[in-house]
Amino acid sequence: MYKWEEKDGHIIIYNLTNFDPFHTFHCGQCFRWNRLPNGHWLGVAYGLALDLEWDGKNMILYHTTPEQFLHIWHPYFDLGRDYGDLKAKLSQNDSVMAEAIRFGQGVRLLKQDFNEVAISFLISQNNGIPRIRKIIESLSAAFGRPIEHESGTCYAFPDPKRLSELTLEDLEVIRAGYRDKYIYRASRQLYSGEVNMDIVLGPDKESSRQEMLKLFGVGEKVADCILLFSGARTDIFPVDRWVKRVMAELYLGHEASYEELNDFAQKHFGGLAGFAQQYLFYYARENKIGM
DNA sequence: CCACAGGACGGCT
DNA sequence: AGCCGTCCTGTG
Repeated sequence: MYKWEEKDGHIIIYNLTNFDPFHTFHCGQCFRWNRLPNGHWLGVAYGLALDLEWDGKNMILYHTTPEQFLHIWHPYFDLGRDYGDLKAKLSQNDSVMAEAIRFGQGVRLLKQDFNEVAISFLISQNNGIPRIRKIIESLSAAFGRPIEHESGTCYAFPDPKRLSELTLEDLEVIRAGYRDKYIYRASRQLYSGEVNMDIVLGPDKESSRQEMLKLFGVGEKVADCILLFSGARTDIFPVDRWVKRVMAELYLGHEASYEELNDFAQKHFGGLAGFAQQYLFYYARENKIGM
């Protein structure tokens, strides 16, 4: 599908299609990528900091080894998936989706760390993106492992053990508001293994969701975000205000409940519902659909 | 000063 | 099962 090589300590992926970091980092799935003054992107994931350059055709991952690329970044950027095929299937007999895909052609579904996604989306509730990013950054800076990088010190997202040791008092510095109690309890639940990952990753969607709902502070919407953005499932359709609006305006013609939208998505998009959600979110938010 | 933001909890009916 | 007041904090 594409060729890659290691060169001077960097990894270069040539002629990568169906990718654009701006699209991928702005479709609501991640919070820890920033644009650098030189146009590169700096992100933190899986305890690593990554300097990424995109020239519209090739992707350069600076200071990365082939091992790291194959074990972490290849799955992270979902490079093994045929997005051309997936787009064709979603676009068939659906002019709305075809347009959304044309607009966000570079969206990819990132495979992110389960615990990080769980805590991050728990924080996201009733909050805007800038504040979500701020809180996650504070949490990492205060309790995560420092990662030295030429553009400054980055901080890894704290691991489950570290999170489970934090007191409510410790958490005050991140200014999460009432969500600190959710972080406190959910972290302990995650570290203790209360969430059965065999069920989460199992074949039955409803069982996966029920398993996520065990976490204190996690409701229907956040449960779906965690399942989709950790790569546990792709047949999930999280509905936030943007998706709600774009569905009402371009598909249904009326405001619909979470359940109705999920039923529609399952029938209409099937196992690709998660990708459909990402294209629709990006399309709706960038074009301010419904505002 | 008030409304509301990429929701969820807990108590009520 | 469904409704609704309440929850921290920042921004407009």
